[in-house]
Amino acid sequence: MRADARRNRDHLLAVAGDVISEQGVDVSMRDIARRADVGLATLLRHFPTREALLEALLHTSFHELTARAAELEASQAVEGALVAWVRECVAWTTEYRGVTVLMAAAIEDPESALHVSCTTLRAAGGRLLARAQAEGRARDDIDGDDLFALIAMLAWAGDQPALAPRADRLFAVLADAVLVDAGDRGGRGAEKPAQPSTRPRKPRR
Amino acid sequence: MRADARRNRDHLLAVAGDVISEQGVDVSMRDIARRADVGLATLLRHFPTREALLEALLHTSFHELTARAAELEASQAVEGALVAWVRECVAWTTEYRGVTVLMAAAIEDPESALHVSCTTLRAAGGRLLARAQAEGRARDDIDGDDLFALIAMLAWAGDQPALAPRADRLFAVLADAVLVDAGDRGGRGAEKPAQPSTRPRKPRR
DNA sequence: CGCTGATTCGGATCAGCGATCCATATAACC
DNA sequence: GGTTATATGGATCGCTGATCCGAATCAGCG
Repeated sequence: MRADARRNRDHLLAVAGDVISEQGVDVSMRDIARRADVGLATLLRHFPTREALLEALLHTSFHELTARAAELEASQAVEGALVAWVRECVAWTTEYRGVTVLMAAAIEDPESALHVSCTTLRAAGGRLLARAQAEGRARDDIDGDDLFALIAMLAWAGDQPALAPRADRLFAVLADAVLVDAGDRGGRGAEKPAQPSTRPRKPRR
Repeated sequence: MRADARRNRDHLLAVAGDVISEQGVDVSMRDIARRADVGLATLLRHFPTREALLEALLHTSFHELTARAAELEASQAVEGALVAWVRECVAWTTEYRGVTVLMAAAIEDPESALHVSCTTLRAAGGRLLARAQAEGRARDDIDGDDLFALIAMLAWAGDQPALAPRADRLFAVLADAVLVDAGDRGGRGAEKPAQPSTRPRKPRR
C-alpha cells in the first residue's frame, strides 16, 4: 500500500472512531469523509461498506472481549465469569450506538465484514456458558447462539432511549433467567446433581 | 373531507397494508404511493409521517390487543393470562416487520402518532402484570414499563433473521424470568406466602 | 535529479429517499 | 352553470450511498 494511502486510511479510522462514538454508527459516510477532509470516494474505496469500516474500527475491541472471556474463565467462579462477561459485552455496545443491529445481521451473513468477529465473540460466550452449565449453574436448554441473542437484545434495549433507563433491571431479569440458583430447592443435593440437564422448572409447553 | 379525498385515503390505507405486510414498515413512501397510483405528495398529505400512516393502519390492531388483555384477564388464570397476552403481542409484531423500533421510539415521544397506542398497550400489560404480582405469580421488582421493554426485546429479536429461529426459546427464558414458580421451594407454604414481595432470589449486586 | 508508470484522489454524477411548493384539476355548494 | 374551497401530483430541494474518470501524487528506475 502506498504511503499516502496508508496515511489516509489511518486518519480515516481515527476520525471515524470519533464521529461514530459521538453520533452513532448510522452517521452519514459523507460526514465522516468531510470531517477527515477527504473525498467521499476515498472513504468508500478504503472501506467499501459501513460494515467494513466498523470491522476495521472495532476488531481490536472484539479481540479484547474474546480475550476477556478467557481471562474471566481462568480467574472467576463459573457463574460470576459468565455474568461479568455478558455485562461487559453489553456495556461495550453502548459506546457505539446502533452497532447491535449490524452485529445481529452479520452473525448469520458470511458476506458481512463483521461476520467472523461476531461468530468469534459468540464462541467465546458459548464456552463460558458451557462451563457454567457443566457445573449446574446455568440452565441447560440454551446454547451459545441463545446467549448471543440475549446479549443482542439487551444491547438493543440499551440503544433505545426509551428503554435504556431500565437496562440494568432488564439485565438482572435475564441473568436470573439464565442462572440456576446454587441452593435451589433447599439443600437437596447441594453438590452438582448427577443429572444436571433439562432444568426441571415448569416445563412450559 | 371531500369525497375523493376520503376515497384516496381509504385506498391508500388498503394498499399500504398490503405493501407493508409484504415488505416491512421500512418500505419507501414512494413505493406505496406508486402502488396506489397516487402522487407522493398525496400520500404525504394524508399521512405526514410514517408513524401517522402506521397509526391509522394499526390502531384497530392496537385496540384489539388491549381488549384481548381485558378478555384474558377475565377468563384465565393470572399467570396464563399474562403469558398468553405477551405471546400474542409478540406474535402480532411479526406481521409488520420493523414496527418494534418505531414503537420503542414512540413510547416516550409524545409527538409520535403512535404514542397513545403504545402507552395504552403498555397500561394493559401493566394491569395483567400487577394482577399476577398480587397473587405472587410474577416477580415484584418489575413494572409495566419493564414488561413493555421485554416484549419489545422479544419482538425485535423476532425481526432479526438471525435471531428469529430462536424466538420461542427466548420467549420461554424470559417467561421463566418473570414468573415465580407456584410450587417453588418444595411445598413450604404452597399457598400464597404472607410476604410475596421482593422475590428473595440471589440479591445480585 | 528527473522521468515514467502505476496508484490514489476527489469532484461530478446517478438513482433513491422524504419534504415541500404551487399550478392545475375537481368536487361541492349556490 | 358558475364560483370557490379543496385535493392533486409533477417538479424541485437537500440528503443518502454508489460509481466514474480526469487529475494529482507517489515510487522506482535511468
